[in-house]
Amino acid sequence: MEPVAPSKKADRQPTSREQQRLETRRSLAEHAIRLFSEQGYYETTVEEIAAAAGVSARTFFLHFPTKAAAAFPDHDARVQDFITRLHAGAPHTNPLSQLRSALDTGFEGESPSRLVRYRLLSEVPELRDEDARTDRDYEKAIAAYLILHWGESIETEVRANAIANAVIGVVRATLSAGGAYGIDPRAATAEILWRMFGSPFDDPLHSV
Amino acid sequence: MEPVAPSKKADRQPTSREQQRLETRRSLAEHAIRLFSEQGYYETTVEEIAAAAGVSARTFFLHFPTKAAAAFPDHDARVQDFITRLHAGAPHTNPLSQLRSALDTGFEGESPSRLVRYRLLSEVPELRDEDARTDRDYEKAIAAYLILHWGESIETEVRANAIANAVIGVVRATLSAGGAYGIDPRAATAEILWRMFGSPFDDPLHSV
DNA sequence: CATGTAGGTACAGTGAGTGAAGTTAATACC
DNA sequence: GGTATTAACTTCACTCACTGTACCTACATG
Repeated sequence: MEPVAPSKKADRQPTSREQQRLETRRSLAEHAIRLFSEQGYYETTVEEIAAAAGVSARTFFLHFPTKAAAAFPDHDARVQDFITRLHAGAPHTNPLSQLRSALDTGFEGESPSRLVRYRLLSEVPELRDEDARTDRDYEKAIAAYLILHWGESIETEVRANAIANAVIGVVRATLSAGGAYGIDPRAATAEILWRMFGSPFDDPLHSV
Repeated sequence: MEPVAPSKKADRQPTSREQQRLETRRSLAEHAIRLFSEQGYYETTVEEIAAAAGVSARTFFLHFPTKAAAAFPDHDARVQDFITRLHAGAPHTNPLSQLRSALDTGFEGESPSRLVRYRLLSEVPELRDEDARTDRDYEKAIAAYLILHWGESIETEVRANAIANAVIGVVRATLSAGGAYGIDPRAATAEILWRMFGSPFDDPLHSV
């Protein structure tokens, strides 16, 4: 949070325009999530969200491509964080170990507002769809990372995608099924992946 | 396709009304898929599809809940078939072996029109969403089957869901990534699942 | 043959999402 | 400092997916 930290693009502070834009976006997302959980997704119109945030309905769509997207405002940032963690390991770390630790630290970033979203998410198809698109971005990131480490070939591509989908599938399942019983998703995910991929998350596919 | 086969409900032949309804539905789906692939999903309106099938637009929505659903008209039947195959094993068959064989025979049912759908599917988010919902139905079926065999408990529920999601994730990945290279999805899926779950697809999770 | 009902139509409406043109105020440029 | 540019936003007009309601008609059934 250093305010004067030099960025990659330029070493200037955020301009008034940029701040204003971010604030509008933040406000739209906040009111969207609040209204969705207070009165229901289908009972909330975009017009209403925009009015609550003090802007016009047209402006909503300058910030979010769909009504559902406003419920996941930090999606891109989260994916970026994950990718950063994924590539943050020591040079010769086993990629699957690295994947596991990237996933582990990922759970710690769960914000409280995300819990609200889970309840909505289980009820509203549009939000489930939106969340599934999120999952696909993680899958792509994982597959790309594995291919980077294993080299490009048809076989590794198929395998990397398979593993990526399987891992995200396990995470999703432990989050939703386990979440209902208060099970720690981190422990459950780790255990199941451990059993599927061996201990300590070593690399059975690469050795072929 | 035995026309006089007795059904569970009654041993009468399909009435004219039932035939008409099925024919309308079939025609709507056929023209929908054709128009989607000929001129694009977004360039095709429901009105157009209905007109091509010779019915009103309102009627379209008496047969399909959304525009996208018309691209997957046999979804429910396919899931039902899969569930039937899943439960068709000998009483004491290893459930994971049974799951594997149910998946194997599933690939054989791939109709040519489904290949058309794959191309569309990779391009149109709405259709991807619809397909993801399909996947979730398979996941539910698999999880329910595993819980049935392993007994109900919090642990088995979480594990069953995790395995179901992982398996469907692998199938999806081999179908899409592998499909692009003409790889046989059956072989690829089997091999990857073999490596993840052991040979011959035995039951590492249950033995705990 | 009378009557219920399934499948369909017509009509009117809501709400998500888009395109285009205009307003205002911050910013860049000289 | 004054002027041109432009980013954020607004207004308006539009398309289209989807829904509720009332109605019609032909098949079905006692």
